[in-house]
Amino acid sequence: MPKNCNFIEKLREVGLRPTKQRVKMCEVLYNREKTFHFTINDLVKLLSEKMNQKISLATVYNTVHAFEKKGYLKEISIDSHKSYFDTNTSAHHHFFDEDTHELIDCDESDIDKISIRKNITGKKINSVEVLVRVASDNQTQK
Amino acid sequence: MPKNCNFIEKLREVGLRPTKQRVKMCEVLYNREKTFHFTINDLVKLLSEKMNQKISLATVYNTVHAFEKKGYLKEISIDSHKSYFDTNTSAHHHFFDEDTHELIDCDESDIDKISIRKNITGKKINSVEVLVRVASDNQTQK
DNA sequence: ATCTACATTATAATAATTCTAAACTGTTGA
DNA sequence: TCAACAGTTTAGAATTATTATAATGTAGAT
Repeated sequence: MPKNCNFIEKLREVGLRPTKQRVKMCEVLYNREKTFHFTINDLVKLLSEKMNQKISLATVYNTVHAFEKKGYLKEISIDSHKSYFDTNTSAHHHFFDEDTHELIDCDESDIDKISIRKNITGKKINSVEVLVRVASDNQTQK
Repeated sequence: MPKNCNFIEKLREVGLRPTKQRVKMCEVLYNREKTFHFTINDLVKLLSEKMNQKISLATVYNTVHAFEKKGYLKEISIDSHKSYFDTNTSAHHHFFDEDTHELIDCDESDIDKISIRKNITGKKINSVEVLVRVASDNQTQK
């Protein structure tokens, strides 16, 4: 989604009612140069601290999930006890920095296309995701 | 870990005190032909239903994490609100059946080795995991 | 302006996991 | 052998992330 675009229109296009809260959330999520990776907690913090918006936690959850269902956001599974979301909804892979718990997009050119030679019979492949876990080079690992 | 081996010895080798509970859990986890994928919930159910062992939930958590730290188990991140564990601790990839929520090992030969061309500077790669999400071919997805 | 379906909200409920503090048990060494 | 201690287990409370509920609010059509 480009910068400073009309979020009201964008929301309408995918069939979501453009409420104040949703528009505000769009601004936080999509008015940025790079794709944004976040947890619900991050987002609530950003909304309240930087934007001075106190949107109910339930609304943040609802809205994030509504965005996800409509393809505005992608959920990434890394940590078993927190959900990460990504404003880059295209198929791509990630680095996960275990020191900072930060998610970083892989450049498309950094990893070859993964070919699955044998699939489970009767099933179709929904997605193929690579997660590269990294950590500081000079400290004892786990 | 081979079948019917002496779990008491095995536990001692990695520096874990071989308590009744730990030995029992080893039997459930490792006395099987194939590698075993499970959630804490699965394991508690197995212990109580099949083995007639009522081990405290806290102990199951503690023990699973102790095993993980010692390299007896590997944690797999798939679902943001449940932890999966794998008795196969070697580097390997997985299919995740979104219909049944079942984890299935990928054969080593089914996926090429993933080469990461550019890593984050100053970080070392801890692991590279591929997750292939599959679902029934003939039903509406999600 | 009014209506209605969808949204938002505060709060309660649930689920997974971790903490706590007391009781228990392998292991070590006298 | 057995006392002593550190590591374990336990039930239950606490915590954290998330979802449900039910009352109130609001966008968009009429």
